[in-house]
Amino acid sequence: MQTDTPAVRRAPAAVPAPEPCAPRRGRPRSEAAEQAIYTAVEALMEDGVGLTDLSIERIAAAAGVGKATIYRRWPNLEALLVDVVARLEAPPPQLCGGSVQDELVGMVEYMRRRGLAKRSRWVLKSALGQLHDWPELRAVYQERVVKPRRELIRTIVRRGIDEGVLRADLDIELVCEVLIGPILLRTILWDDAPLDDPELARKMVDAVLNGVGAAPAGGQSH
Amino acid sequence: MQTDTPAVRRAPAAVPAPEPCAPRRGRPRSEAAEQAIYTAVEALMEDGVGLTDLSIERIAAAAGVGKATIYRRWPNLEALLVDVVARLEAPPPQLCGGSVQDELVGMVEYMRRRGLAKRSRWVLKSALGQLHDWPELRAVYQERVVKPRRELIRTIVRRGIDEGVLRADLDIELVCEVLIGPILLRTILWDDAPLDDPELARKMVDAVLNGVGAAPAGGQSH
DNA sequence: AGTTTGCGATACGGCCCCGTCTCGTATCGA
DNA sequence: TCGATACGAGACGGGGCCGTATCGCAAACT
Repeated sequence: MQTDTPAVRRAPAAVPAPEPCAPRRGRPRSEAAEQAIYTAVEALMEDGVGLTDLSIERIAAAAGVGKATIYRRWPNLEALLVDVVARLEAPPPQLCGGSVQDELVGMVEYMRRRGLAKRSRWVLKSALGQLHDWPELRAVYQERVVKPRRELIRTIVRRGIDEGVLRADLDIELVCEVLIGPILLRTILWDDAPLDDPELARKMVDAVLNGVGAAPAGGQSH
Repeated sequence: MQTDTPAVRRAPAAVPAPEPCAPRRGRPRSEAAEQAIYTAVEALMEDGVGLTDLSIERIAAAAGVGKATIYRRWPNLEALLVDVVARLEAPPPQLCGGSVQDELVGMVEYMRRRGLAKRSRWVLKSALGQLHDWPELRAVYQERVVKPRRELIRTIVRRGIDEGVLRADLDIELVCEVLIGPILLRTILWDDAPLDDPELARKMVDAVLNGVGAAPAGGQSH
């Protein structure tokens, strides 16, 4: 009721929220319940339940929580799912130091590991599917996940071009796509593609840097 | 018409289907009704109705058709939508002759055009997007559309390796992903990436074949 | 002719879900 | 201690859709 900015609000992280206007008089909300709800949604998805098949009642049952406990926090299913997706994508892809090639391998390796985490893999795929006509979800996802990641890799690529490690005659966007496309393909689009080879990132970056074309003479292409 | 092999059957194209076993004795099925159903679904989607929000009753109403007329042709909503989506998909990539490199460019160019069409045709875009969180639908789509396409590119790549045009030391799957990943990224995952450059396919294949790394460097990798 | 099947329409029982509300209980601030 | 608010559980009316089964009529075949 009242205050408690209902739902689609704050990022789940940070924000200790001093609540200046609302001392909240009665029993405080259970952090455990909130956690159980998030966990239940993730568990359901992990079990192969599609976003479409989720419902408030089903989530409440899975979480061992009353429906009212959910409605107290979110106005409807969509708002809840927005928060769920946002939460999943929180971890920062940060990596630093080393050669450009190492940074690229690190980036791809990060994507691989995330893909291996079945939970986030499944949700990622689902969320991406819904992005096309679920504006709110799409906005959150693009803003919190896609944009930073694209910016990060663009930074690495720019450095690579500056240092002469990467070809300067190609469009920078194209280079980014060529580098990141294969691993995204494997983690998001193709369910059955294996991700367990720990050398995968290195191999991919190698293939893309050196090219998949056979060297006309001995060692290298151009 | 023909037998009512109920639904998930034939590809919508071709197949005059002589129907050897069933002369169909009574009134034949109305081709017009079938067309009205397809048209109604597309119209609904064009109006922004999500795949998820479609229902037999809604489609029947929009098509001006009885529910039974739909159930006579498809066993359930899912089967109907599978046919709708399959109908929307562009004709098979189909390309032949020429060098391996040309074939690869042709393949990527096909994907590019398809991406352009997808954007202009709201329906296809929306359908494909939402497909990804409807497991059953997704499976059929994979089987009918994605798998043949993957097989096609695998064939080209195998030929490239045989002819010595492509590196033989890489996993064939990896080569496929590196080749097709970038264009898929642009067409499916990044809605805002430009697709209008007619040279895009050539550039992409060039980048992947020759590598994005600046020439020699220390012979890293293996 | 008579038979058989398809047609649009609509009624039916059943299921699942929504969002609200009410229980009895638990846990906070004052 | 008391009032306020939270909790799990679930009842409740309402709604949408499913898939089947009828209507009465239309259009083909034998």
